Amino acid sequence: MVGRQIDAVEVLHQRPLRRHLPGADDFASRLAGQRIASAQRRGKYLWLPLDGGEALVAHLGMSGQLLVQPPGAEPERHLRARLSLADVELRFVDQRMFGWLTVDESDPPGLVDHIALDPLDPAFDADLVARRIRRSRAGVKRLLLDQTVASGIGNIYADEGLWLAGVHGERPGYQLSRKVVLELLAACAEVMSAALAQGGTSFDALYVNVNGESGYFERSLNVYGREGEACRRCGGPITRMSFANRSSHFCRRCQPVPRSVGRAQLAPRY
DNA sequence: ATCGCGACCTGGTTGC
DNA sequence: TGCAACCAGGTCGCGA
Repeated sequence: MVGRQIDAVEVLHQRPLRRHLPGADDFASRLAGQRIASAQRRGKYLWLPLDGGEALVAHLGMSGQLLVQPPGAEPERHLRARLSLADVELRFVDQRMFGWLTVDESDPPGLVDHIALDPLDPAFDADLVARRIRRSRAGVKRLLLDQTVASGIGNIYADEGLWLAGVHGERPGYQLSRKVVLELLAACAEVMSAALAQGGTSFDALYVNVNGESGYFERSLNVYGREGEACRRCGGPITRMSFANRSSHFCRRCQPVPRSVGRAQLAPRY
């Protein structure tokens, strides 16, 4: 996309533009005629800085896709918006519409101010993140999913990182040693690198890259989606449980459930 | 200030 | 076969 000019913008559904408060027409008119200067990402936020100084910002939510298609290609079932560039179309496709698009005033967009660096970023400060985790009484999985703590980690990679490090996701942050937290962050980075090398995790056609291609990391998952199957480290059964409105998968033997969970906790001392 | 829950959506799968 | 319930990879805002 970089270097190409946006000739026309078509918005096919209003909902993905809910974060663009001035509305779809404003969205389209701001983009038309602008050239895409680069492509950026922080955590799960994506943006394309424009030569006018603004930026097209996107978040894919759960089911969103950005696809690069030839202009004449058949419209996807859940096509929500399309940008026409010289010889291609950039399409936003989203079944569940938890994803969104907007044009932000600046680059980096103010919308990503609260998003922390991700574990693969060269500037990622593991010591800083470890301190933040160890100051919290929240369960460590919740903290891994908190994009203001570290970004890019979602439900799958949190479960995989926790398994790799042998840590249960309900262990409160303040109960973990600095060493264990650093091992956990390194484990998450390792999982993310391995997933990236295989094109990500694709359970179905919803999870594809800009060329519509699926990744193969599902084959390498150790706990996620493996309820009742054998732990690849100890042979014990993988447990699935509901946690904060979503599933957590872990090995009870390799990742012991903290005894104190569910009981009254003493406030942490610093 | 921090924490945990429900809301926001559509559609595919499962089980009665 | 039909229908309801459940499930899904993410935030975000609210009340406690």
